[in-house]
Amino acid sequence: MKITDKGSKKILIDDCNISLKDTFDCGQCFRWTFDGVGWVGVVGRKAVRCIQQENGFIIENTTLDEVESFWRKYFDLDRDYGSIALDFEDDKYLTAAAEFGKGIRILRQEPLETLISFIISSNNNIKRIRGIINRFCQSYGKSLGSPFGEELFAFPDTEDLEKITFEGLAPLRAGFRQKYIMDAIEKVRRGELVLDSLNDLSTCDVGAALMSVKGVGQKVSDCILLFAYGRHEVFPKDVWIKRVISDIYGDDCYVANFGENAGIIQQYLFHYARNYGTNVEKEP
DNA sequence: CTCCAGGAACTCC
DNA sequence: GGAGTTCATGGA
Repeated sequence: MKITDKGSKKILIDDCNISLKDTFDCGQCFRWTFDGVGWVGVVGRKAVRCIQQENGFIIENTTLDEVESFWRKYFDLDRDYGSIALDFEDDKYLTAAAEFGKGIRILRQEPLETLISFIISSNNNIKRIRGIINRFCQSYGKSLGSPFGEELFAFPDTEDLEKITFEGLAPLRAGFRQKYIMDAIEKVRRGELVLDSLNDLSTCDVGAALMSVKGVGQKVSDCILLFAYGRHEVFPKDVWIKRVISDIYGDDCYVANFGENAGIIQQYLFHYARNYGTNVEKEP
């Protein structure tokens, strides 16, 4: 991997096998959108556009220092994804899923945004999840101007949470999740849940802290552990993965116990099942 | 019209 | 500990 300053606030990440489309479109995040040129996204208060290159990508509206101090970790640039899922050639479905999703990187996302986003994901579809999150950001997040055309908003931070009421969440049209969002906000506000203090805890203890929030059960907790706390060993089981397990693996559900990279494997399977279904045989 | 979506809370037993 | 029901909203 090679990082080069191309000037005009454009940084090139080269010698890096990543597919921006698969990474941003595989269901792990909800705020990156393709504008015809690149993928526009906001993380924290940073609004950038990522443009796919042949063997890497360019990040626009950032600096070399910011790439080193932030984006390197966000995009998990120091992990070798090429060596994952290579030892399962007798598993045709997983081999196909891993080939299809080989450009995916598990993003290290903001804990608060991931918590609220996956509360919203409960019994919901991705298109509608994105809509609810966007309305949340436009209603309560700080404006970041319009560096790429459309006005962009940060995800609400702890300061923004102060002015939110239960009634004020109604325009999000989040349905029964509205009370769960409010419970998360209140716990964070009161200091009952300090999301940035959980990093040194065991995966089990972080999960327990997350599940103290109403609307956060095992699956939502696993997604937050995987996508915000870097716990790549957890294997979230949503309706798609349950379909993969019942249709492909049956009782032989060894995929859920892959060890340190189970979560990455899970994302390959999820992305593949959503695009191709589970109507494929497992054996070669 | 019914069925479904990156589920969880609740109520039974 | 499991099995079944309910929960808002919007698209297919």
